[in-house]
Amino acid sequence: MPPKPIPTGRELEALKILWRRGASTVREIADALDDGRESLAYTTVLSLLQVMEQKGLVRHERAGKAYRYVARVRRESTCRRLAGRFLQDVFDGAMDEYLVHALRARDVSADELARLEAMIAEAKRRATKEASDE
Amino acid sequence: MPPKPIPTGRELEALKILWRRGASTVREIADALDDGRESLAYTTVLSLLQVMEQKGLVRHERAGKAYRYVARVRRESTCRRLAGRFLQDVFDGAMDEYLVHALRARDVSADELARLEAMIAEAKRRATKEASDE
DNA sequence: GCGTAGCTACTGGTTGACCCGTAGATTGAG
DNA sequence: CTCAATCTACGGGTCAACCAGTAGCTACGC
Repeated sequence: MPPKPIPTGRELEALKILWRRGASTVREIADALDDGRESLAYTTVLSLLQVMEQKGLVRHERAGKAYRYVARVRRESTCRRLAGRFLQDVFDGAMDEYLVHALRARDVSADELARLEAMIAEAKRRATKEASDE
Repeated sequence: MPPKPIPTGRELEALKILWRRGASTVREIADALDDGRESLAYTTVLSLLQVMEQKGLVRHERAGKAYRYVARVRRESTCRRLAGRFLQDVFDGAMDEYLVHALRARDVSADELARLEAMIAEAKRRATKEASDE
């Protein structure tokens, strides 16, 4: 398995569906993708999944006469990879740079701000704990 | 002018250079790009800039016998667009989702955490202020 | 003025993402 | 067993990003 597969745009959409629904047939995935607006040909979705399988993003098993596809990468690690890469590419790793732009890119609810705050506090606690570990 | 030009990977690299150095000749940009590791042919960089010009990302003026290219989009707004799009595509707009992954994608210094905290506080203040404005 | 060093314009090639149709395989129904 | 519905395999086509070479233009030095 080559190091770490990074999904493309469409591939990520398919993964989101698998993460949400669990193992699904091509037909189910195609339908779910269509809910996100315009329609894709059935064979298009199949091709997508076959490519994804080759990349190690999904695997499949028989289910009646059709295939059932299963995500092979966890949402956690995949999102982390995507976030890390984006952070590096655009902001050279400067997280505060990112946040200031993201905060202005759209409205943020007070609720969400509270969650962000808690997250920072948590990260802070973790950092000091690690420092005292050595 | 079509709505909003989104730079590709290489285009963003070129823009970063222009934002940092200010107006630059093709040669200067090519040299700066090379500092970031491997070398690109001079004509490749020129092609890149010509495409970028067509997209409205840069413009050029004569400078002796060469062209001098100038960024036509601000760093601020460009980064905001990129951040907003990424947030939408990957996390469906959930900023806390992003942050939790980004925080784990790499180590964060205490200093940086402090800056993040300040930023949240600032956003909070702005939010409450706006609410009391109506 | 003129030659040449250095620049630009243009064209082409490669790759990956994305999309889809046709042909052949498989299975569930009768 | 047979057939038709539904699925998969395979191949192809488009487009954008990226890279680069060749030919022709320009302006600086002499």
